[in-house]
Amino acid sequence: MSAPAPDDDLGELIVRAARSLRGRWREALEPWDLSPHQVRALMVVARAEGLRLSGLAESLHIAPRSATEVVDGLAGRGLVERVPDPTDRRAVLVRLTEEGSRVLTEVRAARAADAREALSRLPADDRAELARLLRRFVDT
Amino acid sequence: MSAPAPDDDLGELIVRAARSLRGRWREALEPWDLSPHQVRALMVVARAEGLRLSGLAESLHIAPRSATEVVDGLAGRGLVERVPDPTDRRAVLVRLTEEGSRVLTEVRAARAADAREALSRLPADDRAELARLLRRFVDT
DNA sequence: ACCTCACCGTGAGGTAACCTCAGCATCGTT
DNA sequence: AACGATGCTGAGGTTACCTCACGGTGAGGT
Repeated sequence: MSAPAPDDDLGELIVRAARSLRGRWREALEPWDLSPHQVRALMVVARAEGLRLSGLAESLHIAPRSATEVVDGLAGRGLVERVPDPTDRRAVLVRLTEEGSRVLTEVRAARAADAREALSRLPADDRAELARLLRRFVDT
Repeated sequence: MSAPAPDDDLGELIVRAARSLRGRWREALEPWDLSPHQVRALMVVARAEGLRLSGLAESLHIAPRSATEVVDGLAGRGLVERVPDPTDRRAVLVRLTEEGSRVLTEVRAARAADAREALSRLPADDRAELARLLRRFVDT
């Protein structure tokens, strides 16, 4: 209730920093009317052209059924399209449309600019050190 | 589309580290059948004994109406109780019950132990450095 | 004393993003 | 040919939010 344990604090700090970034990101995304999760989905689809719904579900850590809905949402906006898998008639592949590809590029740029602005409070060498430490933590 | 900008990466790293911690925390919380958000609410109530519902809503960044539901959930488990505000008959104060206080203590201990374990991959001086950098970022 | 305006918590009803379960078409293997 | 396994989706449920409207109360005129 009084003296905060340092390690206790570190976990809290990480979560708080992330929350701040997420909030900013959500705002930066408003012009496109996309949720962070939808953008994540777009990025997954972009990275692996010709992805199955089940693969998308796995990448997003959601149930296969829920991937159907995510794709419905993105397809409704014309950002992705379903194409039949030529190797398996049960399966459906998800692909970025031209529009989706364009939007994703814009969003990526906006996101990078926003992160750069948010993190510019720290001097460059502090940023580098922070990245080094976090990478060591995450990559284990 | 090829070389990832380092700053771009840093934002991503922070979010990923937080996600990892949140996941662990959620698991560590299972024995009590409480969501992270509920624990956050308990902590807010504990910090300010005799908090109004509207105050809780503000602290949790949710609509006042939603605070009613959060309190309903916690009160249903016997962790908090509603008492009339002696200074304003419109208002209702939320207080920890004895049980709530006990559970919160346990959860805090579990959370600290878990964070300690998760972060033990990093040597102590790296942790200190990380905390220093993050604090500088967050406290701005 | 009364009126008005602001504020408190909550009932009613809605939404978004998940989930499980069942069903149908298809695949791979026996 | 027959079988269980796999891939997607319809149906329906849960959770955690939201807005809107309402009745009770407090505070400041007049």
